[in-house]
Amino acid sequence: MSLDDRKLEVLRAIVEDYVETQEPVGSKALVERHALGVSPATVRNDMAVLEEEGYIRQPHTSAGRVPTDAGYRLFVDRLSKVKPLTPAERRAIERFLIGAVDLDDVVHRTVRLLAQLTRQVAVVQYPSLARSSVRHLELVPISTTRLMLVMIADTGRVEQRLVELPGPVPADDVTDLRRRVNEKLAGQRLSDTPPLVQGLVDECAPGNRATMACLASVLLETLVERSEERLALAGTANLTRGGVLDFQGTLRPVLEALEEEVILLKLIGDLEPSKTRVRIGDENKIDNLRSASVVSTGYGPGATIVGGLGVLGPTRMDYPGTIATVRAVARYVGDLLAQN
Amino acid sequence: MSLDDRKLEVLRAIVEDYVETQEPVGSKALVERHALGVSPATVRNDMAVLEEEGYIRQPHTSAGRVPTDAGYRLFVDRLSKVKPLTPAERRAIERFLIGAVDLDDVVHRTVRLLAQLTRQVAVVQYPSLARSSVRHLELVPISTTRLMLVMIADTGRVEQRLVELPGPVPADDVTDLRRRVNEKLAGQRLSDTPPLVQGLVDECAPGNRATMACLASVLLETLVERSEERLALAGTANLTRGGVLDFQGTLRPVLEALEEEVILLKLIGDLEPSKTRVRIGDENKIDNLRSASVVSTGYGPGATIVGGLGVLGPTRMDYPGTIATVRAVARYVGDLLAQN
DNA sequence: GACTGGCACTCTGTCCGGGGGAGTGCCAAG
DNA sequence: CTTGGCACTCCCCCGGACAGAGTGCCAGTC
Repeated sequence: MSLDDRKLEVLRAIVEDYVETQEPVGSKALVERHALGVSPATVRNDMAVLEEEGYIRQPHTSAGRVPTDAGYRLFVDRLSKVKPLTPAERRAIERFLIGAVDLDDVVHRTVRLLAQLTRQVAVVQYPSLARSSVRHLELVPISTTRLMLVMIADTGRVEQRLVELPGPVPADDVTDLRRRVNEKLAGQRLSDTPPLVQGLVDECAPGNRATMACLASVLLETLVERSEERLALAGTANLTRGGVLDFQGTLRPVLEALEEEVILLKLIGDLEPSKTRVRIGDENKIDNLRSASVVSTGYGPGATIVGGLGVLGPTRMDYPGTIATVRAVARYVGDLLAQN
Repeated sequence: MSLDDRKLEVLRAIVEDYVETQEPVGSKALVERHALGVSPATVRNDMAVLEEEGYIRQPHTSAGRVPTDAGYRLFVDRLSKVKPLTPAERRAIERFLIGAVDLDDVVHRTVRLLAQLTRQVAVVQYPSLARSSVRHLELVPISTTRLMLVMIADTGRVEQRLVELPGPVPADDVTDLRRRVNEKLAGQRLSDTPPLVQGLVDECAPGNRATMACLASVLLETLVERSEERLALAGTANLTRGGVLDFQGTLRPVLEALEEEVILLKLIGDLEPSKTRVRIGDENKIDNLRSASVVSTGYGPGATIVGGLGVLGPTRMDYPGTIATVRAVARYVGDLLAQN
């Protein structure tokens, strides 16, 4: 059975009212607030159908209706228009992001901004190493048998590792190593480096072969294998808005999920270009987050995508507004990265 | 009026029982559990005195007693012995910290470990720049008019800043700048650098004077003025243990406070050597944290201190155990840093 | 003088039953 | 297909009663 326009309109009205009031909405209140042009009785019939189809449900007999996950999904896909941001919000974004001094600063400002604008929990992934290129590799002697390896990526990320050398290496050799490593790797995408690193060892003068091998193994580990993703999180206090009503009584499972980087990455890390993804309730496939929704998108300079960002809130959230804000922030951050 | 030994013993028993059961403790239950050698009636008299003195209070008439902040304070100062860690805990600490690949990794592992062992919220401050020395400064050309400045500190911290140059600078000049900057600053404590940086500009060849001035201003900003402290946080989900009972009903204010880096720094950043500090309830001087206690201490290689760490939980916490754990973790982290 | 047993009192938490209210489902009529 | 009417269901709130826990006080004992 398909739903005619009025039933969809009723569903939209239910979602909008419920998001606003946080209370099950009944037929009478609905016609009063929305000028649907029909009587409560008619709306009741429509509601019965919507419930039959699984878009809304009653917490108990003789209560109003509440949208189900499927109801929100339909609302997001077909019934909502993206709200344009207010000029004030645009200004807020610009002001907030101007003046960031380095990548850490950009990420932290972004995540706080996002949390503040959406009044939800915000997550920002640092630019992924897997999607970055090597800008420069630096070797800093710490002692005669120890080097610090610093990799600077074009996305602004900087990774450091301590390298234990098999034996003392004179300063000149370090200079040589530095030159060779940079000649070979600078400008390369990190994902392309492993064979090049191997080449470095093969081409190396026998005297420094052992040192280079050592360096190479750390390089590989840093660049590829252990290319750990980093995250910033903000706005957890926003989970307490709406009292104990959202998240069925306890924040526990939600807070626990937010502590797991792996989970967060799964939530915001799909990174389809210029797509904003909305996951509602069970769609997250994570038990702890059954009553949470996630709005996420990728960001990056220009059209490329280097990382993800998003927000998490109760399924009962203002989707149009949140989607608009997440998109706008992602675009601004992308522009900011493009400048560097 | 001074308190005799038995009254102190009663106070200790009240604190211990309340921490364990989370319920106001009455005179009858107390004598049953603690073999005080006197009758409930006697204990009641002692309790009346303790209440008079402000160490315990009644939530309402005809309820049991609950320790006040002052009661916990007395308990911590005079009535509790530090609990030695179990061998299992020691092993857990070692296993957890072994294999950290860089400073970020050390800090993150530490904060998670601390949260897990104490079952509270854990905070770890990155080694403070103000207490670090410059190990190496690196200048990486990004374009002809842009440099990336990377500072590596002896504590393992790495800071990066983009420097916009007044005009194009050839590669040889960059090499020269790099050498001069390192000769002057490497090995210096960050707090001692400002006059040296000024000297750098004065001594510079006129041709590169403008470039150096530019670099100098970024250096100063990075090294001193904006020497931002960084933090890691974990275990917020632990706030929900004990249900809604701790934190008088809402986590809101606590979560809000935890979002403010400034507040967190104030909480864990006192850094007296080898002292573990306990702040109970109002002693935090932060309204949002009236019902929270903080146990914190400094850490660093050897006897020096480079940063703070600690945990935050309900005033009703296991002080002896928490203090022991915080101390032990700080010591292990210090040892780990000393190795690098 | 300190401790103890006994007793009356107070207050909380909980359970129970009833009334008001909101909202529904159904039906018959337009 | 829509509408007004009506009976029904279920939640929420309120007040009262009750059991339980714990106290404060007092008089008696060592």
